[in-house]
Amino acid sequence: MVDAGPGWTKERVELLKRLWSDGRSASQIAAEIGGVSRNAVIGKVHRLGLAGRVLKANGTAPAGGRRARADSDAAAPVADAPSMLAPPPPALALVQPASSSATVALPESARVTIMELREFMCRWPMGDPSTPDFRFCGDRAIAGLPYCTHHCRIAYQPAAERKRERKVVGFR
DNA sequence: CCCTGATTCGC
DNA sequence: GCGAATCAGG
Repeated sequence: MVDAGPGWTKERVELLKRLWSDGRSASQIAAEIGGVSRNAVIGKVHRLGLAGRVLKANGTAPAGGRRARADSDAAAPVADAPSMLAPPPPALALVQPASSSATVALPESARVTIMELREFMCRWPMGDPSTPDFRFCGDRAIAGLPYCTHHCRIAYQPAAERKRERKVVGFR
């Protein structure tokens, strides 16, 4: 694996198809295939006609891309799509029983206070919100999502997997 | 800040 | 056909 074979061989194309239909992001696929950029993956996906995974029912994204210098572009008004794909509410149980663990020196890691929290930081709550030692994860959040990869896995478990076995979700 | 896919166009 | 550049958006 990890061959640097240039060009889209059948193997690479099939791998691309499999990963794409599997829901992997373009950058992940690019990293996995190796030797190609994220844009290369996206471009290939489009040429293969696999695009439109999350395409709105109507006109594609009016995203300009690299528009012509001064090309007469007829910007067609696009009706905004209804809010679909609502992520399952993580049901944040902020009230965590203090239990007996009064210790918890809060090592550090990358925890931040609400003041230090930025848009790209993981907002996973840690600790008791009613105490001063309450922090957020603060790790780099996935684009467009409120949590880092680790906590996204916990918060957005696939329905099947969640049904099969509920993992113990504890704030630490 | 980081990421996502979509699009265009020079090669 | 390929993919960097660029875009719009989360």
